[in-house]
Amino acid sequence: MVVTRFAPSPTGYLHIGGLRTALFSYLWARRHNGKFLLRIEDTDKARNSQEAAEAIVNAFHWLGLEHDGEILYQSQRDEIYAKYINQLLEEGKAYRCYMSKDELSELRETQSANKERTKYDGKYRDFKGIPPEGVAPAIRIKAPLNGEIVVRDGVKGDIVFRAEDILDDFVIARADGSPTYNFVVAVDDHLMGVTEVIRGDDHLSNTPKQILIYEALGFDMPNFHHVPMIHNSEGKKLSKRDGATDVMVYKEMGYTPEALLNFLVRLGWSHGDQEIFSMDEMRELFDPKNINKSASIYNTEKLDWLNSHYIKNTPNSDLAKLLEQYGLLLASHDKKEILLDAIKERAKTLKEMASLVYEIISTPTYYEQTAVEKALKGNALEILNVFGAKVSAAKELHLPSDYHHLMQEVVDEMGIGFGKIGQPLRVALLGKMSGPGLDSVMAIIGRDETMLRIANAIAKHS
RNA sequence: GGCCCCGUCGUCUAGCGGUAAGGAUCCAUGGUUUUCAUCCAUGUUACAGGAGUUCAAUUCUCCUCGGGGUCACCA
Repeated sequence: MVVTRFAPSPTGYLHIGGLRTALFSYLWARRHNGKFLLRIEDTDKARNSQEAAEAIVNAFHWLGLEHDGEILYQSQRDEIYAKYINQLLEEGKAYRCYMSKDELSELRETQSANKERTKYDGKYRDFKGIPPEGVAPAIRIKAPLNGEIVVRDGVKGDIVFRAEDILDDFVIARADGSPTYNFVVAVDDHLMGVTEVIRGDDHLSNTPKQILIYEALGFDMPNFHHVPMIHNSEGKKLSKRDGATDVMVYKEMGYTPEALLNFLVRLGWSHGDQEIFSMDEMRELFDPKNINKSASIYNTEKLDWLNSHYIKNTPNSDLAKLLEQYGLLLASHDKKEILLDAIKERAKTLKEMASLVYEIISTPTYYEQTAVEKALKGNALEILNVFGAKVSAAKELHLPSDYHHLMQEVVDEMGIGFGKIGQPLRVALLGKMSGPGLDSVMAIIGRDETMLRIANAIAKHS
C-alpha cells in the first residue's frame, strides 16, 4: 500500500508551492490506489490551526483533491511523542541536557569566532553528575560522531552526508517538554504508515536528522522524494510576499481547477512532450521518477494558455455554473448557448468571460472616441438607419443567421463591403471597435434591444 | 562561511554517447475573420565555461563560474 501525505505548517492558506507537492503526493497515492493523508504541523501553539486546516481543505475541495481519513493535528499528540521520547531516554539513545540558553549561545559565539561549525559540544552526553539547579533540561538525541548517512532520494539519487559535517546532538524535546519538528515528523510519518515522503527539497538537509530518529526508534524507512523549489522571477524561493501565491485567489481570478492543476503538474514534472493532462491522465501517468532535479521559475504565461484551452473545451452548462461566482445567472437564459459560444474562445479567464457577458448585455452608455471617429463617418449613420429599418420590419429574428441575412441584404442593396456596415454597427451595439460576432450579439440581445442601440447611436451622433 | 542540491531557447521542458538539439508557451510575421480574439502556417532564440574519458560528447568524470537551499530549545 502506497501512503503519501501532505504536512503543511498552518500559515493560513494553501500556497502554490505547497499545492504542487500536495498534488504530486495525491497523484502518486491515487495511481496506486493508496492513501493520501493530511497532517497539520501545528506544534507552534501560537497559531490558529483550525482556520488553517479549513483553508487548506477548502482549497483542496475546490480543486477536487480529496484526502483520505481524518486530518491529523500534531498539537493533539503530545502524549504519543512523550512516549517515544521516554523510550529513547530509557534506551540511552537520548539524554537530558542542562545547558542554559546563555551558555549555549556563548558556545556558539566562540565557535563562530574560531570559524568553526556551530554545534552542540556534547557536554551532557555522558553526564553522570548532579545536574545544575534551576535549569529545565532539554532532551537531546545521541547522534553518531562520525560515519555517513545516506539519503536515498527518488528524485536526486543517493546523497551522502558525513556525520561530522552536519550532525550534533540536536534537541528532540524542548525544556518545556514539547517535541521538535524533526522528531515529530519522523514519528508521525511512521505512525501514519507513510511509505512515500514527497516534499520540497528545502527539507533535504533535515532528512539525515529524521533518518536518525527512524533508526533510533527502529522504524522502517520510507522512500524520500525531494522536489525542487519553485522560484520567483528573482530566482529565490517562492514566498508569500511574491503575490498570488494563495491558491484561492486563482479561483477569484477566474482560473479553473483543471487549468491550475495541469499547470502545476507540468512545473518540474513532464511526460515526454505532453502538455495537456486530464485529471485521469495525471493519476495514470504521474511518477516521481520523472520529476526534474532543478528548480523552476514561477511564470503564469502558460497558465493563461491552459486556462483558455480549458474554457474553450468546457460545456456551456458548466461554464454557466462557473460564472455564477461573478453574479451571472445564466442557467435559464434562453440565449445561453449563443452567448457562451460567442465568448468562450475570447477569454483567458472566467472573470474575463464575465465581463464580456456584461459588455454584451449592457446597453452602451458611452462610445469610445476613436471608434466613433473611425466608424461613424461618411454615410455610416445612413447605413445604420437602413439596417435598423430592416430589423424592425423583419418577421422572424432569433438566430445569428437571421441577423446575418439582414446585414447581407444591406450590403448587397447598397453595394458596399461588409466593413461598411460592420464597423458602425459594432460601435452602435457595443460602443467600441472590437468584440464578438455582431450577428451573435444581436441574437443574444434581441430585436428590441438591437433597434434601441442603433437608434441611440444615431441620435447621439447625428 | 560549512554542508547539500542544481545549471538545455526569456519561461516550462524532451533528450538518457552518434540528433539539422525536439515540443509547448511567449514574441514576430502571414493567412482566415467586417473588428478583436480564436484557429492555421512560418520564423527568431538554448546545451554556463574549461579540462579530461572516448573514434564520437548536451549526455560520463573533474575543476571553475553561476544560482539556490540549509545550518535553532521555527516548522
